[in-house]
Amino acid sequence: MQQSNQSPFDVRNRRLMEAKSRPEPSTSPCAACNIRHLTVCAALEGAELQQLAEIVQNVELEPGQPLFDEGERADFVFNVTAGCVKVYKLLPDGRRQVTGFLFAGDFLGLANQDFYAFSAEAVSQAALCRFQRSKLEAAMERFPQLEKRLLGVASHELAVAQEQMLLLGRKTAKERLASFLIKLSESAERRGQSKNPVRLPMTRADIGDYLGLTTETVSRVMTQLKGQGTIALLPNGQVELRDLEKLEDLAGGY
Amino acid sequence: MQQSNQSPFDVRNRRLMEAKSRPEPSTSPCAACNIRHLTVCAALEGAELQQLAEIVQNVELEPGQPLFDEGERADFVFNVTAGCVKVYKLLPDGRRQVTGFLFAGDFLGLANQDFYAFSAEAVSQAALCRFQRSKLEAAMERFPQLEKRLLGVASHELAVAQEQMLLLGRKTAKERLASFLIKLSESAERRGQSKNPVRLPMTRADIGDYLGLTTETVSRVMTQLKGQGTIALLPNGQVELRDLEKLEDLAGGY
DNA sequence: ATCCGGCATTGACATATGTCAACGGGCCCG
DNA sequence: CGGGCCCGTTGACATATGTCAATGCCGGAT
Repeated sequence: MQQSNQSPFDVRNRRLMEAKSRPEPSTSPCAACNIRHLTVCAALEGAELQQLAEIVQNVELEPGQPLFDEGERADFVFNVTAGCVKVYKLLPDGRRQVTGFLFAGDFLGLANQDFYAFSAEAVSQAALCRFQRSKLEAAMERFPQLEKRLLGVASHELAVAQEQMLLLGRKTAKERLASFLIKLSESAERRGQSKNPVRLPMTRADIGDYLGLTTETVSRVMTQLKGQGTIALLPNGQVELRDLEKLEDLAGGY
Repeated sequence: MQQSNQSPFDVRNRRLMEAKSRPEPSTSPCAACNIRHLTVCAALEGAELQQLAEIVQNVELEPGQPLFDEGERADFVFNVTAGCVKVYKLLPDGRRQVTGFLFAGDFLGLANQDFYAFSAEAVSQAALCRFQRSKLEAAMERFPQLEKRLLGVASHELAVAQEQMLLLGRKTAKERLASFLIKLSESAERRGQSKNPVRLPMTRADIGDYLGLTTETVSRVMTQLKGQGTIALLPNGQVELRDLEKLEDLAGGY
């Protein structure tokens, strides 16, 4: 049901293995980037892209591998180019709140403080572009378009976060699941992936931690939705949205 | 217990009365603004402030008076200069999630879409500086510092929002109240107001809608905290934090 | 001073969701 | 081919919080 390429090392040994990273070949890979239109890099072109390519590094992660932890020095920012990454915060006793799932095109690492305010970890195999914050800030000086675009990204994330607060504070478990499935489906479509049987690369526990529920409740609501014919559970973590109208109704107009 | 200056008109007649607004006198009021250091305007000085002053208008609100509603054209952005404003989202059936309380110095109205993603309404008597979005954007072109500052504001708000998601998704009612009281107290201190008996200008219903609880639960937890000597409820909506350590403990290290 | 209305508090009860525990299935590894 | 592990599902039960309703309090208006 989950992704089958489990990483070969115990994910608890978080710091044993460094994320692979290597400089990009200098033939402006950014210009060739086929998801650039989805990202903040869409703000640039031509020679600017060349300059960007010079400060970017590629990072690849296995499922479960951490990218950084809350409280670390925020020296880098990232762009997800493939796969799925989750960001989350922890309480001292281990309770977890996943604040977002990121996919190809999503920007990661905005922080005005010196330290990350959350942790990030790969859900599936994932690839990211990594920029040294200081260099990106220098690039922003040269290319105001880049800064403008980042402000747009931040504003958008803020709106998304408010939506999620509404979900967490006021929606029932069923409504949360419905909202989640719809948003995931729309997000997949934007990236050119299958919108209707939609794939859930994350575990029930991840979904629960994202929706403020337990894995048991997620599971129960899924079977409930299945029982009433609203969705169907397919192999490989795929979910068919059989009654989209019903789902949208449940989601509460969002 | 609540603020005593109830506005003389029925707040349901939301659109009957326009918010008072008038141009500022041209003697650069921004230069004289005594809370500028708290705001995004701190990014500017001298002649720049003069230019800013030329595009600003003053808005004053009575308690309960709306500033704008979700879905309206987002033609303006604001800076709160006095009082308290709440921003919130509604579900079709009326369930409400307050996504923030804003005080003097707080910026309001970031939106990359053309429409506000939330509603805003005065909690207490409040005053705000209003900027036409188009003019502010023009000003950002001239003063990159302004844009940089806005990006900082947005990043900070994002971190705050993630914190709130953790609260809404994973904290108990008691922990939520504790977190709320501490954050409010710290916020008051930053504005130079009383940090320890801290004043709550908003109703229990507002607090509940902010914390994802009902007013009854807020009330019950308050008396519970009072019963164990952690806080004391004073007249006029003031709350004394008698055992800050205990509160911080409850809040979960945040 | 009195009345009124909104807000806060409290109580009794309902319920959605969490907790604890068992079980099953798929997949990898030996 | 078998064992173990992770993940998902399901069940029985516990409980935090919500719901509904009554009462009380305070401030402002008459």
